[in-house]
Amino acid sequence: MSHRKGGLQGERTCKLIRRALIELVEEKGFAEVTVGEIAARAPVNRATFYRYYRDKYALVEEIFQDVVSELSAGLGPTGQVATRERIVGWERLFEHVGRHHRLYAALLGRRGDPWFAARLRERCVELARDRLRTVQDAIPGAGRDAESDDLQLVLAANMILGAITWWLEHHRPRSAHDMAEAVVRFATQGYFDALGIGTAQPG
Amino acid sequence: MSHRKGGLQGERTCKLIRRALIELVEEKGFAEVTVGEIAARAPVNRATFYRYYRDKYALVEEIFQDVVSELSAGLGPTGQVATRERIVGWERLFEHVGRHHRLYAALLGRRGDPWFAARLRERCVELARDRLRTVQDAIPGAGRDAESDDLQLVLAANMILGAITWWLEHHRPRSAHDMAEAVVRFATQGYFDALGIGTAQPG
Amino acid sequence: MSHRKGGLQGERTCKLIRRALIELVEEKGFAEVTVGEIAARAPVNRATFYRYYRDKYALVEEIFQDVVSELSAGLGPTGQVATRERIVGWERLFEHVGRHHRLYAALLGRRGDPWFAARLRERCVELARDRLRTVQDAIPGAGRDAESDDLQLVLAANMILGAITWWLEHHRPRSAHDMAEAVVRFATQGYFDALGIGTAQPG
Amino acid sequence: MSHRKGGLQGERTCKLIRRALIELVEEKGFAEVTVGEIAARAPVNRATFYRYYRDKYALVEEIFQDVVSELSAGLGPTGQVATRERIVGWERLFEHVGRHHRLYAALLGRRGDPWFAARLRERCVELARDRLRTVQDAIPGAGRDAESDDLQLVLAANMILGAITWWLEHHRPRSAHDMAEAVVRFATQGYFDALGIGTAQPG
DNA sequence: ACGTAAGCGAGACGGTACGTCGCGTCTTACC
DNA sequence: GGTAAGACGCGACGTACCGTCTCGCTTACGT
Repeated sequence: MSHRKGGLQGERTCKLIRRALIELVEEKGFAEVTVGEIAARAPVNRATFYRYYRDKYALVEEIFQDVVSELSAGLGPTGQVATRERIVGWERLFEHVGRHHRLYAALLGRRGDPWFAARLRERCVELARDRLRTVQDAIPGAGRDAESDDLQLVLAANMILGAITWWLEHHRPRSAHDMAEAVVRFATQGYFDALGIGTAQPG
Repeated sequence: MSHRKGGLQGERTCKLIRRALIELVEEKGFAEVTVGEIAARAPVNRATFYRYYRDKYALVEEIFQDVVSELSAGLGPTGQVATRERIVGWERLFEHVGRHHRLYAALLGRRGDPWFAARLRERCVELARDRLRTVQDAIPGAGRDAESDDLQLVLAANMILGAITWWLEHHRPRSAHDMAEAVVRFATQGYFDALGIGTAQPG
Repeated sequence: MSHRKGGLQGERTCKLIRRALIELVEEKGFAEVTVGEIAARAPVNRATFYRYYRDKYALVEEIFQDVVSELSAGLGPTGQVATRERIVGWERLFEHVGRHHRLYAALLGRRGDPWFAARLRERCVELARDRLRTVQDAIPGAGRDAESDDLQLVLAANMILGAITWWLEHHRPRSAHDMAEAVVRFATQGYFDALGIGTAQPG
Repeated sequence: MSHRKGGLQGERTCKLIRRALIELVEEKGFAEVTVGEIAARAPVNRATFYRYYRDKYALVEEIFQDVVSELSAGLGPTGQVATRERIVGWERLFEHVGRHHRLYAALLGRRGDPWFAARLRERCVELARDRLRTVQDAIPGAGRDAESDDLQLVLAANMILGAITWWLEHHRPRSAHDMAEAVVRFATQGYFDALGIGTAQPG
């Protein structure tokens, strides 16, 4: 992504390679894809692949970075007014995922790469942390417990990842807006209230 | 898992192999472990490994099954009284994970196997579904929406998995009881209340 | 064939094993036969095979010895009157081979074992040497050149082996008597006379 | 033998491999030679061996083809004048074998490959058939019996093979010319005359 | 515009791991 | 004592990818 911008040809080759990877990951899962297959699909010589990427992980990393950049850009600045009702941020997230649904499905599914999921999770935690900080800064008196905060952020991030995964595995049966709502409901009211059995109690 | 119970020696060999895998997974992650290494570590001939397991996945599958069986047994019958305060079930879960923390850490970490995480997640969903059903059955009038329920269960399961992962990655800085409390708090009060900023609002 | 004569059972087992080998050699050639297959075909446990034979070579060796013993017995004492016309000895050889044609075909064919062919060739040379010595002893004045004799014996033995092989590979299109005649003709008159082109000359 | 002529390196590698095989076959016999050993001796990676040859048989086949080509070329056109005295053809054969004596000894000996011997025998039969045909064509009146001819050719070929084998196993105690003479004597005068005991008679 | 450096295909190569097969030895239990 | 059952170490097999490398061709860039 750096040394190769010089030539048009290199640009083209990288695009071919990336497209090939995505196709193949969709077809058989990241783990099963080999460099040889990517090259054959591109179609490009196997040695050419290695000219641009150290291995298939470097390639997926690049794709991931691009996608995350797009996501970050799409979410806009974090320090916005945040209200319980404003689920716009999450809605945008789901829209973004929906736009790249084949890629996300391939990479997050059970044939996906754990490493990719971890990266995405981290990214979600970061995003959530930014937003939380904004909120916390607005409440001067709030005590902070970094570790505790961290745990809750991780829980939230995992929940959101779970929502995305579920959504993709079920072929997006609901709108991005509905998903965002569901997530927010879970986050604000808790699980049982979200299920409408507020009087019940967990075992 | 079945055909080998005959011989005592076979039993012993399997144990050696399983121990070897766990050690190696802890050291370098599942993906990096090689059948040859497992055999060398056991110590057992590589061919002997193949006498009992088709590949390293079959081996980890067996280990997983055993662990899950132990977990299920440990959780006891599901149809128990469930109160918002009763977090015993989840506490037991964390205790179980803590008991096998090296294995879980190895298999759930980012060097772990996605497939293992998926299996465990499914298992959590099933457990949660059982419990939910018990609760719902106790509330005759409650309307049910299978899909919606499913989503919420998946969210909860992901949250719990996230808690476990976080706990293990940070070398279990809190007690199983505390973790269970944190999880339950998140599930019952939602994310913001759990953070003690009930008045704040998600972006 | 020595330590096992004790039990009837052992006798029986050896017979089964030998029969199995012969069948298999006929079906797929000696080289392709494995101990496991022999055992399975017998049917006998593989370990039992090893109780009696060190490997498949030891087994075929035993079979070979038996066959050669029968052959030697069939040929009778060597010091008989020998005339150019008396081809009875060679006829008996072909009859013997014909009687065991499946075994010989299996072991001498191109899927046979080189080692077996070599053994048989040696045996032929020995037989021929015996006969030659008898003849030579009857001619007191004949000069001897051991090396030269040896070469001619080997040539003769190879020729005979070739005749046997040809006969078997073509499914014995002629009688043993005809074969013996052909061999003797070649041996006594030479190749060109045998072909009826005595005036022609080799290139 | 065809697809690799492109690269110079490939050429070189094949040469190394072939040399290695020949060395090893001389040392321990074809059957005992392992692909791994060939590779180690070349020296070349085992995988590289498989790049060029399916297995050790394919390799020896190629070597054999080359040697036979050289032999055929060396023998020159077949339709030459052939006299009883002209043993030049056979002399050339022995010279050729002598030139490659280590290879032939390795492949024809009792540790050699039966398949190789069979191939060589066939080749000899073909060569002999060509020559015979030339001779027969020169004698219009000669009756022909294809089967009978075939048998005699096979006998001659086996005899020659036997001569070659004997020669090699005894480390070529005589000149190629002497060997050719011995063979021709056997072929033209028959076994007993060749032994100088024309009055004696076979049993 | 055109020579030159790049991008690229082709493919050889060493290397690691795979999963399979067959060997010959051994122990255990049965009859 | 002979046998079945089968575990075990061993070593070779042929295959699949890996990441590196060299070699020419061609092509599109820079001056």
